[in-house]
Amino acid sequence: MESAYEPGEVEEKWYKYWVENNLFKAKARSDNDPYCIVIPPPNVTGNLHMGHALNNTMQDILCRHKRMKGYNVLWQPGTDHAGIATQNVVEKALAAKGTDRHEVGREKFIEMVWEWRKKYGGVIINQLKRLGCSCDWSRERFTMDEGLSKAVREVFVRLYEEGFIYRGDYIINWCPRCHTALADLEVEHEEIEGFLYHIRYRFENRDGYLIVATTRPETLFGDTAVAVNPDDDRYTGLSGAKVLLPVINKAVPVIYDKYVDTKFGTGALKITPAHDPNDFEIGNIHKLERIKVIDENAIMNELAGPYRGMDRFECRKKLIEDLKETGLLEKMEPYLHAVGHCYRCKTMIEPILSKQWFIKAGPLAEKASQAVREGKTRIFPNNWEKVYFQWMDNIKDWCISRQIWWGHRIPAWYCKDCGAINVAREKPKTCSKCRGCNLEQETDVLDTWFSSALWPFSTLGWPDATDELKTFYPTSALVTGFDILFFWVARMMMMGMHFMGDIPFRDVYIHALVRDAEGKKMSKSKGNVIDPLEVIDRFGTDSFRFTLAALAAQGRDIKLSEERIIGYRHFVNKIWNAARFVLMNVGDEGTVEAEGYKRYYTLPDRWVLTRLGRVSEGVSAAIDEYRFNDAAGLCYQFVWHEFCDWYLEMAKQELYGKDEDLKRSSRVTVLEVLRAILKLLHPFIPFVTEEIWQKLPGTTSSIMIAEFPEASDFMKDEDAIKEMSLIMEVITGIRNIRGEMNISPSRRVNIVIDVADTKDENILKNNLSHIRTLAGVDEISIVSGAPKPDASVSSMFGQNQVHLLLKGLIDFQEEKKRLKKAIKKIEKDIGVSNKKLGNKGFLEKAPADIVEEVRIKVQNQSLKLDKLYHNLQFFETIID
RNA sequence: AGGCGGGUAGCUCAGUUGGGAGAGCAUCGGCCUUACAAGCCGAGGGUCGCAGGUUCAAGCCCUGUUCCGCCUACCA
Repeated sequence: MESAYEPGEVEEKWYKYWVENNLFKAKARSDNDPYCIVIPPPNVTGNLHMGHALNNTMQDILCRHKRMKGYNVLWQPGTDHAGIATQNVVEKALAAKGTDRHEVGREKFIEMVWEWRKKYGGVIINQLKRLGCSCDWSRERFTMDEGLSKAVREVFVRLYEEGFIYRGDYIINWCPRCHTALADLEVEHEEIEGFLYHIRYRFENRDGYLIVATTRPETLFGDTAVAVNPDDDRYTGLSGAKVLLPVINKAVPVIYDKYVDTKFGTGALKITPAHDPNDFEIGNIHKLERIKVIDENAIMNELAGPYRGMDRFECRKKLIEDLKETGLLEKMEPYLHAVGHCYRCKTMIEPILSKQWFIKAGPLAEKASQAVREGKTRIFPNNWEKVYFQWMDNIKDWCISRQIWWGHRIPAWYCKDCGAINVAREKPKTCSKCRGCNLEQETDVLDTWFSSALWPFSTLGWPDATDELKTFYPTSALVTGFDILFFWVARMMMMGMHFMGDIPFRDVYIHALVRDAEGKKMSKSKGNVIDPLEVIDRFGTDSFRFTLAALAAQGRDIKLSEERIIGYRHFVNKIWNAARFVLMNVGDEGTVEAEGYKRYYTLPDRWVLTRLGRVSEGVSAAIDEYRFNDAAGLCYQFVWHEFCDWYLEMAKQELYGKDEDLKRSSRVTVLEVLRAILKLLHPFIPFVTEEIWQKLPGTTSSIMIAEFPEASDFMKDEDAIKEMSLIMEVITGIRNIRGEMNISPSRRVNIVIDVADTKDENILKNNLSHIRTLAGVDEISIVSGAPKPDASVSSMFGQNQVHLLLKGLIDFQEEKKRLKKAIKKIEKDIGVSNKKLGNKGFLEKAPADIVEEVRIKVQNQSLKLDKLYHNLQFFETIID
């Protein structure tokens, strides 16, 4: 083995091995308990970013862990057709060739998108493989697959027949660049510095004018009323009055409506039902005409008079100039307000009147909400449940039609003869109303999220009754980012409850965002993006994955930096070297029992095995509760600071020793522990663990299918924990003194141990050689109650004392300083405790065991203090 | 406007039902001790955002306050 771990080839080799040996494959039927995660399908257009890396690392940890625990695991992979995003990509390619989709035609265009998908759609899948993801690739799905499309049509038809889907004219969010309607969720609000324009609307048949305040003067051509509050003293007696719209001088009525806020602006509100959602509502109440003045390209139409053909912003600018000239602009004040932008292309949204398809979401949300309230689905961390409820309880209807070409075309056919709408799973031959044959399919496609809402059951074969559905639905866990809690999780809950009659997943784990080292969101424009693939190339997948896991504290964003990754690469390398050491020392050893040798358990053996049991338990518990950082931290601490720092160092005694029986036994234990460590770590760092695993004697198959360590696999010896800590304490005590006294590590010292009782004495006597080796000690004598030796420096451990004989080696002044420091600390401690014990309230109200604990502590501390004072006095007399 | 999350060591963060504040990294000192200098041994470092309150006891519970971040919302 090399002295440093090199990830490159190793990763490729083992990934191939796992796939070739079908280790990722799930069984449609099995006696083993099922465990299933559906991947949040990445966009086909996507490239692996940090969010994906974190998200999928977590899923892989869960899946590998459960697989090793014996579950029949299905990690269902696939990609999303990402309507708008994908269409944009192909349109861009067309634009580069000087043409566009309209020139190409719908059919040909869709063909081109499929071709693009075939060519580039696999990119992100391959990137997931580099991350080590153990998805069952034989089951990969795509939202535009025939099967999933069938599910989409089935759902649409049923929702329509049940009255959940309707079509109608409403104000929707229109993206003039993407040329499509968007759902409310797909609009991002951004604070913009604009103006509040105060504009004079002259009265038609009398003098004077009303002043309206608006941020969007260009819509005034579509005004069909001006509303004021009936309680507003300024505007009494205007019933039946009309005002003239500026420039075009069209007369519109003044109406009274309580909706108008008297304190805002001038208290007079222009009403544009075709371009504002609130105005639309008011317009409905007052039966106002809806006049569109901005077209689908955000260009002013013929109703905008002289501004016809201008872009909406250009029109605003020109109009304001003109109003200034004609004296109709009262004033304009700077005004900060939230303006909607398209979440795909960031273009400013135009609220526009349009005929679209909607889902009545209320009743569906109710069931979805209930499922979480009843605890059928649990959301981790559970504060997200509140967010979920808040959304679900205030849900609005969902606009599902999109005016693009790439997507699931709505299965509705309009009869050109009678105008009837025919909604059907397949194209009907005749109109259901008039029997005519002149049918034309709806040109709109469905919102991409419509099909992803079905993902947990459509990927398992629904609407057919498959074994997969029976085995894996409801799925076990969903791992995702909070940014798509509403977009995706909420909608899967709604669809799952409605169509499967059951929750889509038992647990939802919501993870945080990966940010840069300063805590800033990574973005291309800021240039602070860390590319996961670059990280993998430079540091290896394992280091990267372990970093993500170690930093993934629930509810907190991850601040990722190269430094951290390097730190965990050191850890991977540490494991590598520990394994190297073990392999150098165990040879081809099998098991002792098989060869008829006796197994011995030294104190370090008993200790490390007991600790291993506890750690194994802790790791599984942490993974089950999605505390990835705790799980990683436990492994890190145990492997590095217990196994490497203490256990291996102590095991060298047997491994390097001459006693063949002890040596063989020790080899077995060392191997046993190493194997368990590799298994514990495998879900986090799959590649290096497999690489080492395959080098271990006796390995016959992949670590992927080895059994995950459990507490019951190892001895539970509480005495070993206590005994070992005594030994560790004395060694640390000696090292401490050496460090503070600046005694070179190569310089051996002699010590005297003053023991308090025979129990400790026996433990020490049995482990003298460890003290010698690990603390750099030569001669040891054990006494009881003897005076402190000359020229010695002392340290306490438990009730015992160790004296280092340092004649001619130490600086007395230094030692006095050290002692005084120790005394100060212990006196402070005793002070606090005594204050408690002197407090009547504490003695009376605190639990008895707590009080007793403090009493014992004071006793022990006082004893130590005495000894420290004694030692200090000793030095003072020597110096004097 | 409402809601949520967070302020703990220089940095990043743990801190499970209230019972003497921890880790990793960084810093400093000493070591090439035959797995590992991507290493080993040791050390320093905190008024737990601020102010009150409850309690025998508060990083933890309550109230107020301030700063940062995020989400939701139709105030033109």
